[in-house]
Amino acid sequence: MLLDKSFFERDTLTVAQQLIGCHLVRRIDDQIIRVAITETEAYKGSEDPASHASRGVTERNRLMFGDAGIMYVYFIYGMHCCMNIVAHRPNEVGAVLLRGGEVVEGIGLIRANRGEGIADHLLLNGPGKLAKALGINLEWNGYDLLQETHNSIWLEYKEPIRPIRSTPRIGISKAVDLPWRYLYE
DNA sequence: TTCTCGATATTCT
DNA sequence: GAATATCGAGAAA
Repeated sequence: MLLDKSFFERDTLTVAQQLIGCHLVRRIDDQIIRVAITETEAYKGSEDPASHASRGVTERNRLMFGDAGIMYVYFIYGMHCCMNIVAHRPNEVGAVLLRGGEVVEGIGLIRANRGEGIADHLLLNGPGKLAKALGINLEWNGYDLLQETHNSIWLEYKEPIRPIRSTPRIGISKAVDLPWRYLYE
């Protein structure tokens, strides 16, 4: 089942949790990469000090203030892209960072994007790695995941296959006590 | 296994 | 000019 707008127009924390287990599918020409999402983080509201949105609208973060279901991709540490999905209640602010996944289909294409000789469990265990494995770069910023023609990337709902837990978020220095990271036990 | 550290560019102060 | 929603290599253990 494809995820629709009502899925993303909910509380950012709820969406982050519900995305665990869902399949992220990428089509390149006639080849398919299918990844099960295993780790997410919520960046909710303009008052979350760890969020890009905490200092108001800027050229980079403006999508977080806009429609839910849009991809928000940003460049970080001079070399990596991170892939988010805008998700929040109407007229609110927030996005979910996709931090990790496991391969369901398309291992060959993933290795081609990530480099040969990488152990399976290291292919998708980080936001920069996930984006690179799927061939996601800054050109994807603003892509509408809800559009009718799901030609190149889309999301399908799946039940989680294991219990989910929450922990503090990774790589931040502010609001480190908020347990807004979700992943499998 | 856990750690430290350098690379690198965009964004914001 | 400083910080950053990271990664991988290499050392220590």
